[in-house]
Amino acid sequence: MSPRTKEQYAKIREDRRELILGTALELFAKQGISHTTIQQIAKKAGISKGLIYNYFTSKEELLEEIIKASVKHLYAFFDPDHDGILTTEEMVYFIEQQVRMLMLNIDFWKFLFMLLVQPSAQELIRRFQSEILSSGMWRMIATYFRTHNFKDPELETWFFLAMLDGIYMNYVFNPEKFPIDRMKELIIQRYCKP
Amino acid sequence: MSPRTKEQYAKIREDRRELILGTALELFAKQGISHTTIQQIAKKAGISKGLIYNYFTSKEELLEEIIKASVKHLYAFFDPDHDGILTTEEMVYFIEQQVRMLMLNIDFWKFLFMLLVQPSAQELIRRFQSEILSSGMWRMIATYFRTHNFKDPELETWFFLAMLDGIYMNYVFNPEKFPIDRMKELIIQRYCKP
Amino acid sequence: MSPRTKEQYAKIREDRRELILGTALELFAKQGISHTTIQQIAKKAGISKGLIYNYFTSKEELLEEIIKASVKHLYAFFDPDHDGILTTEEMVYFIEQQVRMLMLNIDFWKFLFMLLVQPSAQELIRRFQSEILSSGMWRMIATYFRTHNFKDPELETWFFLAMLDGIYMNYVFNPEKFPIDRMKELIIQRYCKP
Amino acid sequence: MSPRTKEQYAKIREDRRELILGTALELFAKQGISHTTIQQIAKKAGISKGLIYNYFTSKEELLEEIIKASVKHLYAFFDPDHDGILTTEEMVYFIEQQVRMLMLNIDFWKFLFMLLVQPSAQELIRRFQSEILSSGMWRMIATYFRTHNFKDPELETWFFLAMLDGIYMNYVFNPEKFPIDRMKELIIQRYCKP
DNA sequence: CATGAATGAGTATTCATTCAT
DNA sequence: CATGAATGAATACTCATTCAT
Repeated sequence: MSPRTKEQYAKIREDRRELILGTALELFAKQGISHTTIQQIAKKAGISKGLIYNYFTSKEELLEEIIKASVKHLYAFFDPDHDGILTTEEMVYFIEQQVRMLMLNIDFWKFLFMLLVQPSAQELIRRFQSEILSSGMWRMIATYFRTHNFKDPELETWFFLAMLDGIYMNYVFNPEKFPIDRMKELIIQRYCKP
Repeated sequence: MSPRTKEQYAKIREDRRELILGTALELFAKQGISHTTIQQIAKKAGISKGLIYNYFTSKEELLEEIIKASVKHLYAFFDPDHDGILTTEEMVYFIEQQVRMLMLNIDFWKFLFMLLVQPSAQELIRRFQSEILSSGMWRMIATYFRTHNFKDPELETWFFLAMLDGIYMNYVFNPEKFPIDRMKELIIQRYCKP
Repeated sequence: MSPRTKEQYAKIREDRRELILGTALELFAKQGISHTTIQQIAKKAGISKGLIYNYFTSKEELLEEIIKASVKHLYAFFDPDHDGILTTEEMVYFIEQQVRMLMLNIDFWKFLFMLLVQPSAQELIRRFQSEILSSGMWRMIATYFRTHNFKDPELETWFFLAMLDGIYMNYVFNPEKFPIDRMKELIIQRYCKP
Repeated sequence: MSPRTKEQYAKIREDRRELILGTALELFAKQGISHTTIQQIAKKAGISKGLIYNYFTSKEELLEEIIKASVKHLYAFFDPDHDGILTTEEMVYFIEQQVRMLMLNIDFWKFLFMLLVQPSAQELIRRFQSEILSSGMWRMIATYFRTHNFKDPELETWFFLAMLDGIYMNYVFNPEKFPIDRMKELIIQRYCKP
């Protein structure tokens, strides 16, 4: 008879929020952002249309929140606890970790590529891009190449990251055919055992 | 003011068709496919909405025709007239040519990436992908690697093409910052002057 | 912490009821009736949405109850305790009282004008209008004019009340500029000191 | 077979525009602004929902255009071609004209009162109010009272206009009972034959 | 051939109201 | 008594497509 406690409500809200974000990500990745309707998200999540608006003010905001969550997710992928300087072993681990996460999060990566290509989200992307990727990851890789005597470390970093993008993209949009495991070995071979 | 000949009419039709295709490609690349309306295409092309339906039965068909034209275009990029076997010099030329065409056709490449990511166009893509890329280009590159004694030519081909994708993508969506010219030199260095 | 008595409960209910009615009136006046949501009323009153439905079965009923309370309020404004016949002095007092109440209850009057204009509330209005205005006030004023030898007392009454409406309206929707005090003097001058 | 001429299209557009504006005004006046749906306007006008958006970008804009047209309309009511100075005769004519237009345009006036009361339109109102009413009409009336030796011409103007508002309002919302004709005579008597 | 007015199915969004706790 | 999550009907608005001229 008495109302739920604040904690119970908070739990419900958090759970629902996660559910909606997850369902939306999945459908966005599978069908494209503008081809996914709020209705579909609601149906797939087993809730009503209206409820989504109880958690997000608009489809736009829902998208932004997915991006935010994605960036967080992405951030958690690399440089968890060390100083930003990669040893050779750590580089190996980094690459293996990247590929592992790639394989586990195909939807997520599909979504990220989609976003990159979505002109309407370009601005958002750019914001996060410079904030996250450019700073942490970029610097880390560049330092690795510098300390490992690559000829032009900065250019090598551009190359390395672009190459990774290409491989991710090929895998994500052609997962059955693309030889991701052998590719991983090739990359490790080439960058960690010169 | 004599009535036009059949040939003149055909020419007019063909010109209009090209105009519509080109305008649509441009807008698709700039704004995304589903964010571009028939209205906008018509306005930018300086014609009426109705006329577009005189040339294409639907937006869907318009899209398909752009894809077909794009594939043709893509096809024209490489190996125009030789036997499908690349010498080292030809590989250099190939790479330079690719980059040149990339820089001249940013809209076109943006559109291609968009398409790749657009789930609704996925099957179209797949059809052309296996038809074109797999056959001509793939084989040509693979042969190059085989004849130049790369360790695992097939894997190297996957790598090479994925890497190119990544570089194209990075350039197309970040053309001011991405060092495309130095990147070209790096690739030539690495693949043609081992 | 002994359980509350029935009277205490009744008091609480009555207070809550007043709170809701007052808050709703305020918001209705400020934002318009259909632009005010139950949510907003609840928030401003510091209670939950659901609770409002514990006191009123619908927004519609809430509105009706506000109208009823308003009419009561309106009723209390004039002729508190005398016989319905106005002396000149009482007329002065009546006018002064009216203006005083107007200035103290801008929200209330705004709401009344809103209601008058709201077609959905029209029938409610009409009911109360004939019930209240027509009877008590109308007759009182008409009698005043008759006993003070105005030429056409009935027409004068219509005029007088319409004029008051106009002045109220102008003041309520333009309170900074409208010279309500001087207007009051003018009216008194004109109707009580001929 | 050939398309319509520019003029034909312009005519169609103008006609449709008028039709939509008129229908909307009528329904707004009858049902209230927020209780009138685009659907209803379309149905009553005998056209489709979508067409309305071919002429107005939003319900909001439709409302604004009605207001603009209304203000124009209102403007045309008084002082068409003279110098802004009213003789007694002209004042009589002005009052008669006002009442005549009032009776012919009940919907229009209902709509104006609605607007006055609609908080969301307040800003728009204020803009036009100072622009039109304050300038032309206000000055004209004030001058009349000054030149006819009324004691406090400015206050008298406020009074006169507020009184007119009240009378209009009473007539518009109670047209069967309110004695508008006799009221007109009373006003003329009082202000033109002192 | 060409035009743009017109349609209507589809989508995002709002909000009164219900109900489990 | 009280809470706020949940529902769904209602509504504004978009846009591919049709068609009379």
